[in-house]
Amino acid sequence: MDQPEWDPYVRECPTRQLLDRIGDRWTVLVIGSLADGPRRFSGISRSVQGVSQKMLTLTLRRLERDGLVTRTAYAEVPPRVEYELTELGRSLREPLKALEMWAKDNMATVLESRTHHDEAMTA
Amino acid sequence: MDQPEWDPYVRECPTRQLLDRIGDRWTVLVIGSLADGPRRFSGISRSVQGVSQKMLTLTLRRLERDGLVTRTAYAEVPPRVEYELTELGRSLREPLKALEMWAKDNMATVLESRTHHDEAMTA
DNA sequence: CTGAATCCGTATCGATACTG
DNA sequence: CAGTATCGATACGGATTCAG
Repeated sequence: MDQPEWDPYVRECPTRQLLDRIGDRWTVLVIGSLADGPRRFSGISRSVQGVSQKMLTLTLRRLERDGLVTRTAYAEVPPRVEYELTELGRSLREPLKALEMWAKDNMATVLESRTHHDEAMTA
Repeated sequence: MDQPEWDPYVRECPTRQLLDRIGDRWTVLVIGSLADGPRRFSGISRSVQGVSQKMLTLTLRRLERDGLVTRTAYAEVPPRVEYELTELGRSLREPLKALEMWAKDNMATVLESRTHHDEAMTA
């Protein structure tokens, strides 16, 4: 149980990489897309609008490497590949969902703040 | 109260920008650094190890524009500037803290997963 | 369908030097 | 102390093309 004392406030702490990963443009959305169960590549692609094949592949590979997602390829024609959250991946759902909720709940306020701020600058 | 139906899964939804902002390298740490109360520029700088002046300034400006942080400059010599979370900013503390906790709790597992994955690749 | 590989513009970020 | 300004590397990410 004894874990090293990870501290993202320290320079080269690996947790920073982890925060970075979580924070990239697509990770949050992809994990959200897998939240309700396994999904195929094309399904995720449709769900996360605007993601390119390249970035989706890359994101999934990283998630796989980090043990958050499993990849299962079925030997069929045409190919079918399913991605699924691991237990670890599922444990990330809740904090990420909270973030998504916060973004939704406060988007209007933030937008308003930006407008005011920009007007004050111009004036 | 009726808010538009923000949906980060849709292409040009502003919530994506918000998630991007939250997800950048420094935002999470800076907000964490301000979680316990107001702090000066240099204080934040020391707390968030490795952040450059440029990036700290940029991050604070963005947070200010988004209404998450207030900036108060005192007309003294030498100058003193304090940053403080707004109510909105404070509402972000909890979800971000959860994320930070997750990163700490699972860093070891992720590191292990990476090692296994990379070994499997080499083999 | 599920990718891998390539090209390439751009945004990001760090380092450095300078200012009030 | 608290910034601003500038330069340069490089990582990110989009579009396109090709393949199993």
